Amino acid sequence: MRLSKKTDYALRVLFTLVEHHGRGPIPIRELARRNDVPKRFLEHIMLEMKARGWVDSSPGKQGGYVLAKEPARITMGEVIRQFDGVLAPIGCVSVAHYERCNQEAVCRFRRILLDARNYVARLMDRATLAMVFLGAPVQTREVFAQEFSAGDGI
Amino acid sequence: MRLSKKTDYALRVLFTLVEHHGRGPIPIRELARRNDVPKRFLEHIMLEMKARGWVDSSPGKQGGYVLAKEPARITMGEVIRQFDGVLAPIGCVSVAHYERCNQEAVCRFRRILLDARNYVARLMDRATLAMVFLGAPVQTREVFAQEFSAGDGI
DNA sequence: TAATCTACGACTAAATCAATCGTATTTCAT
DNA sequence: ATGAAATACGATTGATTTAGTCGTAGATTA
Ligand code: SF4
Ligand code: SF4
Repeated sequence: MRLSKKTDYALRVLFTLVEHHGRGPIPIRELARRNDVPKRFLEHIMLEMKARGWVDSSPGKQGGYVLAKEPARITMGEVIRQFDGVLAPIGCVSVAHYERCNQEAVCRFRRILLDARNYVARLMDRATLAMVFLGAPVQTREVFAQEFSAGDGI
Repeated sequence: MRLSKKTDYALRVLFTLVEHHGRGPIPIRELARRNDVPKRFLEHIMLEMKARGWVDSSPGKQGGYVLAKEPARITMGEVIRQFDGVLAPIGCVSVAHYERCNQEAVCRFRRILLDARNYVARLMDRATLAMVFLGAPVQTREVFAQEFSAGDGI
């Protein structure tokens, strides 16, 4: 789950938009400056986010981008999957992009990778922009332990 | 923490060597066949593992590779770091390869990535080949919760 | 002494990443 | 009206990484 620059940039900008939520559009120029993102690169990122319905745009003077969904209804998991494609450390433990491996039956360490993927996926899928913005705890590990033993094992 | 093929291949082979520990060398040809790894590619991987002191080799007939350390003294974390370089999802939360980001002071989501890196790093650094081979539980989440609150926070 | 191994550097093809550029189009303040 | 300011979007690129292959040299032993 190595984060690409694109994902990092997208998240930076999203949180800027969350902070400014309800107070009108911000132009790319400003988003790029405040988050230290190359402006021309950011254009593509914003286009992709618009296509996903996370942001909306208005052209012309006074134009720019606004958040199009409630911050509580966008998760970091969605953002990472959008830009990096896959969240799991390897195809054989991915849910969204599962790839069969013919060693699965005899593989000794797949369960460890699955554990990692489960923790990270749960964390990211629970991390809504709203909660993360507020600094709220996203996942208590006790809750995770309980759910885990309830079974999504190997 | 996307696993490269190289790392995956290395782990497959290591567990084969663990299984065969103490019963003489296995030639690359056999390691490659049993684990479905391209043989010529595996040569480089074995060289690197030999340099790290994880395996030892003997040439000639009856030659091949053996494990050079106790399975309890090699962790998956070491293997991943060796071949993928870094375990953390992004430079700003890496311990072994920290990269400063000038947004750190204002970044809203770094703490989430740090949480992910902490869980995965602990998991992998505890996952010795011996324990993983035996199927033993590597990290109870309760223990993790306790340690976490003891503080390696943001 | 020949068969069977490892050792190791050189090379490559393809994919991915991180952008940059040119240009078209829309909007609105004046 | 008009022009400044904004988004829209495809084309292109340069660097890096990935996932290998190939040729050959050298060691070991049945
Ligand atoms: S070897 Fe194990 S971990 Fe690697 S891809 Fe196959 S099943 Fe998954
Ligand atoms: S923006 Fe936040 S998460 Fe991304 S690199 Fe900077 S500090 Fe780390």
